[in-house]
Amino acid sequence: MTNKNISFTEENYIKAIFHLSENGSNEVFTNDIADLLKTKPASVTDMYKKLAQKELINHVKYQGVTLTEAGKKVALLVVRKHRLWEVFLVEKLKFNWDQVHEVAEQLEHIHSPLLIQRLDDFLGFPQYDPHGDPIPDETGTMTIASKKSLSDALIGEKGIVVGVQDTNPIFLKHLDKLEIGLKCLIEISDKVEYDGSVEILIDKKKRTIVSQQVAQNIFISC
Amino acid sequence: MTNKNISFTEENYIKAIFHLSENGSNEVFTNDIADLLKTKPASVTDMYKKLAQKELINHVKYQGVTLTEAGKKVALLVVRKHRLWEVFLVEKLKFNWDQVHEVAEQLEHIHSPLLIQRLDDFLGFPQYDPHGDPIPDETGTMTIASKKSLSDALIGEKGIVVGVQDTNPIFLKHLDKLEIGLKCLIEISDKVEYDGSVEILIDKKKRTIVSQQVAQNIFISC
DNA sequence: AAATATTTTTCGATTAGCCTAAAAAATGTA
DNA sequence: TACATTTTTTAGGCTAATCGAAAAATATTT
Repeated sequence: MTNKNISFTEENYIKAIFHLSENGSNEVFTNDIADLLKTKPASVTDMYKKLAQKELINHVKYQGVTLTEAGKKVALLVVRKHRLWEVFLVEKLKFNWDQVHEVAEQLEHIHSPLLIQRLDDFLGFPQYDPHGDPIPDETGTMTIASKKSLSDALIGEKGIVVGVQDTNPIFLKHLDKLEIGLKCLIEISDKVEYDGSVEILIDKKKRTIVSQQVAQNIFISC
Repeated sequence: MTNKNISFTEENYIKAIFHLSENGSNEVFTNDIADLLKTKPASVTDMYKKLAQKELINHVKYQGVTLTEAGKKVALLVVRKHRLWEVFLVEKLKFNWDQVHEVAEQLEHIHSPLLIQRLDDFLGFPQYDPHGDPIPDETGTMTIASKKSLSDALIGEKGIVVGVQDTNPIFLKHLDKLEIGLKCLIEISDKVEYDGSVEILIDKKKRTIVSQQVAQNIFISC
């Protein structure tokens, strides 16, 4: 029986390791965690001891860490909660997709299996959050849609916007201004070789040009 | 300008003082707070220093504490959040009224003015929570309905159930079994002098007897 | 009024989480 | 291989919140 009492802070470390390891597959290094959590490497090493002792991570000194199966379970539950709350905030409380992250960061730490089960039901068992990221189900399974970056699409291709890579509010507000959102139909009408920018037709109506940086951060179905 | 960064724990102390002082009117004593928060008097005294320094309470050594105006504001916001979440859990997520308290204790500490404003809107600006307790509005104002304990009603009187005094899950589950809930119409058909128990007719359909202890904890409109 | 009991406060100590500075290990380069 | 750089860990200290034990103030009883 592994320890069930996981603190707010411990959950944040587990979640950071999960994301940095691309869903728990690779090992993760101290400085990267410190950067992501805006803390110092020494604090990260301190936390390693606690998490390793609770058997949530494997830690080999000077070699980085990986999540144990128990650790992955914890991470997937936090991700599930975070993304369900994001759906709630956008669908029910009419938040914009650039406003949800900060609040979901708090809501994801509420402990109540009943709450999450009922919330999932209330929202109609959504598969994706407002940024197009998949929501793990109760068993931790995620349905990952096949997608590609807009910058990798060829001239003439069409696709539905299924997600974004960057969830920075500044980027998301920019997309709002361009009237690009989830489920938009996008057709690539031209690509500018010079700077990698892409000319697109949004929902068969609006024609615009997006920079390579923007195109790279938009995912369309394929 | 008073300090705006109030911790989870500080909020709980403020809320406890608020409730023990009957909405901030009386002074409150160390042992009572310790009992309510299941902590020790020494810890309470420690917290006094922090809260007094932040000008949220007035503390006279050995004489108990009272909330300052700033302290009352903090308390009313926490109470507002707690009760709005309770409405959400019962109305939207189909929680029973005995299941909401524990989860609302966590949700009440989420910091986001937008979230609360939108939640209030989403719920249709409710005035009372699922136990009949009034929800403070954004300014901290509560609409208090006139009510009396069922044990104080006379034979032949009728009233709508508008609240409960005790919110202990065991009591609330008992009421569920008796089919007594908010908005039920109750008529007092008889009172037993011997033990203070009350015979009632619920919604003109079900006749039953409740003990004095139960009757005391049910409020009806008057 | 004095003795006793209760309540509250003070005094170290402890734990979680974080920090800086310094040491140790790993990595890169000459 | 040896030197320099980077990364990680250790060591010691800090703050918030907690506690038990002892001291101080208040309240109650005789």
